[in-house]
Amino acid sequence: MLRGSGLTRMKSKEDVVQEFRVQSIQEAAIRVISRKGMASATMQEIAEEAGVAKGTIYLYFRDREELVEKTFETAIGELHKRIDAALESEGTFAERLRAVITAKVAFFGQNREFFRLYHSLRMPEGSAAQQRRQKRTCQPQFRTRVERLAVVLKQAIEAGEVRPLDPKRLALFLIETSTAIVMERLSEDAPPPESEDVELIVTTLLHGIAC
Amino acid sequence: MLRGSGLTRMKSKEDVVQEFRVQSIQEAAIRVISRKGMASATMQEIAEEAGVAKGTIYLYFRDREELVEKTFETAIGELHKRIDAALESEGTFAERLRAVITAKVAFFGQNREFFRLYHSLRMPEGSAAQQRRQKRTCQPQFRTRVERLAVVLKQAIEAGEVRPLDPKRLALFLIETSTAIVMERLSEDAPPPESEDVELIVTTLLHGIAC
DNA sequence: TGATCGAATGACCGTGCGTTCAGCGCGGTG
DNA sequence: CACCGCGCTGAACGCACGGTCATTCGATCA
Repeated sequence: MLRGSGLTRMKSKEDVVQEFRVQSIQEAAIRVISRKGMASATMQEIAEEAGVAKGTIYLYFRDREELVEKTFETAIGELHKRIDAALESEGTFAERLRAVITAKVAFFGQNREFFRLYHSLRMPEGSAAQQRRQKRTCQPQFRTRVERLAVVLKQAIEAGEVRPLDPKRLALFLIETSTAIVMERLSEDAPPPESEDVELIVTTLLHGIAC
Repeated sequence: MLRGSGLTRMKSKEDVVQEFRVQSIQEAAIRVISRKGMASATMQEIAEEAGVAKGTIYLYFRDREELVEKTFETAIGELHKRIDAALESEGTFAERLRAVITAKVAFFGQNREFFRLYHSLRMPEGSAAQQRRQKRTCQPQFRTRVERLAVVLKQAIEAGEVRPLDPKRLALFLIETSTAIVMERLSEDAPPPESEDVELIVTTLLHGIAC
């Protein structure tokens, strides 16, 4: 993501400033979007939140669309890193599934307001062209995750740990199911402890798919 | 929903015209919102779609917000009627669960474009006040549905058909899970046959919660 | 220290929206 | 037939937004 240290070219002062600005603006954007929602977050308010003038944003992002896109990419990337880590941890399939779901519940819990917008990301509104554009940026990460889980599931099926079902569809099912509960938690004023919901999800799903 | 026939007061001509207008405008709103998304659906286009002038809409709805709210209320109401019907049908718990999920998958499939916005309903964006307002209109219907399912689940638990878990949370889990898959289907270009997904959901869930 | 530069600014512009309201035409009435 | 009332119209309005660019001014360098 950072510029290559490949050949000499140490990070100049300008680069540092530039990186700092980009980051501040993105962080401001996340805060404002969390407060106001995607559609009502204005460039003016994001600028104020970042402590710069509106025009300054346009020095670092082509237009509003690019700012929003890049910002979400950054934020979602972190979630996916954690899920991947959990998915590739040691242990039986059951243990790994529990790790993934625990990670997911925890991460969403830490970024409540922001992730209330998760679905508007995955199911964008707006013109057809806009939809396709947004889909291109979000879907690949998501699909990758589904496919990794599918691989793990296939192994588990071959090992006799899981009933023989279509691994890809099953992976989707598991991910969507946990996402749904996690989203529901975000809209509850006082959700039950994370561990309780994790337990409900994990045990139900394991019973549901186990041999 | 219609005015009471309680005491005489037959439907006057004006009432008929009024109802017709309200309905046309709402139907137009659904079509335009389906095409353009919630934020990009303009009053102008809704008016054109309904075959009336923009000003006419304001004779029947206070403002844009009221139009959107009432429209969604109408549309979601239909879905809930069908789910209730399935929930109260005859048969074992397993049969009723299958009926509910079949109904849900089918109904979403019939209104694909519109229900892509389902989540922006349940998790509204915009100012905090707007969020609370929208929540008040949508949540009750939803909560009612969860509670009805919880009752059925409780019976099934007492009958020994289902493992002893918190019925309310379990109801939420089942509903959210099926919603998630249904939503996923909406974003797929070529989803598998409805029956396949229904089968996956039903069997997995039943295995997951059965004694 | 004065010259130079370019990052940052914010007043400004065009656009497109929701909302209004003065007036139009048409069906009913005397 | 002349009149009236009312549902409907759509041009016009005000506003808030995204995006621009002439101007400012602190850092840098000879």
